[in-house]
Amino acid sequence: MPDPAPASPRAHATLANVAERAGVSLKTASRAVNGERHVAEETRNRVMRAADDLGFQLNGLASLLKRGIRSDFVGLVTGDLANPFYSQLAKGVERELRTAGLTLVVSSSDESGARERALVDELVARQVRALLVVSTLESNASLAAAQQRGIPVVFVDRPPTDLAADSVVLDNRAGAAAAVRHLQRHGHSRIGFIGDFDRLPTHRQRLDGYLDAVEGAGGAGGRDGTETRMLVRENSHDAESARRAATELLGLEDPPTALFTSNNRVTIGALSALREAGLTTALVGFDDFDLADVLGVTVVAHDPVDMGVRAARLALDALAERGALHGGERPAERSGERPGERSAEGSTVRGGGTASLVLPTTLVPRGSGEVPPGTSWRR
Amino acid sequence: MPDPAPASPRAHATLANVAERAGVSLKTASRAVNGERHVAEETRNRVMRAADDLGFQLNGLASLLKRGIRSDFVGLVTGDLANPFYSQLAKGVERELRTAGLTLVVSSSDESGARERALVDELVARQVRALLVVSTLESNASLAAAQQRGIPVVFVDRPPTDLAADSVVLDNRAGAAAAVRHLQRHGHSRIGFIGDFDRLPTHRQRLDGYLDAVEGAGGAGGRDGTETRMLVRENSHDAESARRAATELLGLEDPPTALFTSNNRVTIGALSALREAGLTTALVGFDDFDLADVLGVTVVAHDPVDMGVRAARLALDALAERGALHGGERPAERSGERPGERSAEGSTVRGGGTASLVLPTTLVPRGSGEVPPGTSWRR
DNA sequence: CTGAAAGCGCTAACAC
DNA sequence: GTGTTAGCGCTTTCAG
Repeated sequence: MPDPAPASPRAHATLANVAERAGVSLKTASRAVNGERHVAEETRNRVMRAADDLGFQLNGLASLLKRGIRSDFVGLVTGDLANPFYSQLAKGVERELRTAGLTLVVSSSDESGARERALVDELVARQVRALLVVSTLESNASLAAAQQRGIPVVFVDRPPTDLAADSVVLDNRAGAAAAVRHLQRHGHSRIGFIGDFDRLPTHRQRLDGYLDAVEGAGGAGGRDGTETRMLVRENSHDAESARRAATELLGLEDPPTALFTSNNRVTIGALSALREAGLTTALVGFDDFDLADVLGVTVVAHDPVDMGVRAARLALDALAERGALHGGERPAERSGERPGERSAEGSTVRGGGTASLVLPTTLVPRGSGEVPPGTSWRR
Repeated sequence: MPDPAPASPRAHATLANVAERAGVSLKTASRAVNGERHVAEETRNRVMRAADDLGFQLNGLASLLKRGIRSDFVGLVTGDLANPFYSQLAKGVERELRTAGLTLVVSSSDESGARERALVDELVARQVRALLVVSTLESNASLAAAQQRGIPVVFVDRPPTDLAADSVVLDNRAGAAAAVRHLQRHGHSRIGFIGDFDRLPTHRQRLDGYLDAVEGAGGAGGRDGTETRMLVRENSHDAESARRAATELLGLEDPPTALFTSNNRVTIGALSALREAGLTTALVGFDDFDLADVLGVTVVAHDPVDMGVRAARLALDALAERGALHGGERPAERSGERPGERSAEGSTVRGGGTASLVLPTTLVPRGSGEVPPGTSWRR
């Protein structure tokens, strides 16, 4: 350490400081630090040393600002990261975004509309390039505003209500109906339904699928039938409340011989109730989950990671369309999936400039859904 | 463009544009848009309308730059978001960060050292304020660099190797030993161990705990005993390879009468193997998991969400210490947990300016760990 | 290969 | 209440 003072520990060093210390111009320092060419090896070393001495760190904000880039972040708002469905979704989104050099920012709304609104506003203020949302809102004012500000918005898992925006959702109705028909095929006619918040579109669609199947079988007096109503329980958002709902159903005078549980947490709650009651009532659940195979639980499966990938791709497409993708962001390849096309799985419908992807589900028989009434499926 | 034209759809409108359109100065427009006081109601409305017309969106980057703030993001690098342990961790981190007005950026290293390094570098370039890492690296050069750049680094779940940094880890050794002793107390002396990658410190510590207990019981020739070695399987990072390892152990001439599985995925794999083999070998797993209660699986439990909260708090503390926390970022309250203190759970050791939190685990008996050799724990 | 000047979009001081 | 003047830290012309 000859002349140059040890280093200023506090104050954030700027490129100007580095340049001065290295005895070069600002621009040269910039070139060196950014690894550009046309810098003499020796000069570069001198600059780098100065940078290290000062604990210099390039201010990416200033850099982006100057280059006219707003940010490289994409926001994802989900209900609760601890729910495997959401975390798998996040994984898929992250993976796909990264191929385009973008970075994922996550936040949980805890299924609160107010929180969701706040998060969206905050993300917009933070300059996210696109927004992926598992929306819990009936009205999407904040999102509409974001859209108007030129930020692509993609609805995941739940469709937009009063907004024209890209979306990726499951074929909930068909999946649920398939599950119920499967049970019917195995001799069940009194099938209980346990579902999430009744305001959620996914829930409503799954309930509709359930009703489709029940009605189709001429069962229980149709959609308004009191008998059917008796077997339907809604608003179980966590395993615990689902457990209670299941216990209630199983305790009826004339209990259902089978259960259709409308999502992963509900399924877990119902399994817990069955165990407590010492019952082995037939069961099919929506969403696959860890240990479903070990337990032998039949489910309506789908791939949340893939869903995330597709949602992210939609956002990237939208960004590409408005020419908002910079370097390293695969521009060509992107044009593969175009309006009106039909991908290997699911169908894309593009209308008014927005794409709606509907992903199919698969029924995976594992035992719990293939037993006739009064039979045990546990090993 | 004479009078207010419809609105320029493309070009990103700047505050200057808005000001011009509203016929006010730049500063006034700024004040209006930012909701500051001292702006006439009428003026404000005029500005807001102009902003809406132009689809104006405040450039947060420029705003931050001007205010001398580098960003409001904190990075979290984990192995795989789809692993419930990591996603619960992320949930805790996000929750705590939000109390300080900071936003979480997540990224998955897929347990690859190279990827981790790249992610860290990228996050640093993106100006994150702090970095939380579940590091898969033996050497932490990138992280050291980040630290030197003034970015607080917190190691989560796995301690730093050659770096002085804050950390939050579990008491793996004690937890594992407790699990094994629990099995011993119920009559088991041949206890199998199935673990993750042998390079992971968590794995090594859990193995050490296992060996502590086995040795303590004078069992199997100690740490180097061939008999013990026979019952130890390492490098099962996913459920599938754990299933294979378990199958192998159970197929030994003289199979173990109990299994200690060293993390959630391993436990799931082992359960799968047990089911396939039609066995009900006693078992205790490290990490709690959904359905463990339904299945009656005894586990060494801990709270990943809490771990995330604590890790985030450590980062916030570090930020506060260097006076790097702005408005809305609870400065006072923060000073509660100080060096050398002992919190309700776990102990904090502060040395050389870094804090090391070691969180305790709890053994939760649910049946699978409380049966003597040769007995079934399944209902 | 290197440098001087200009300015990205915004906000903080101070005027008025 | 409102406007004017600087300048955050960096990169980009365009000269040397």
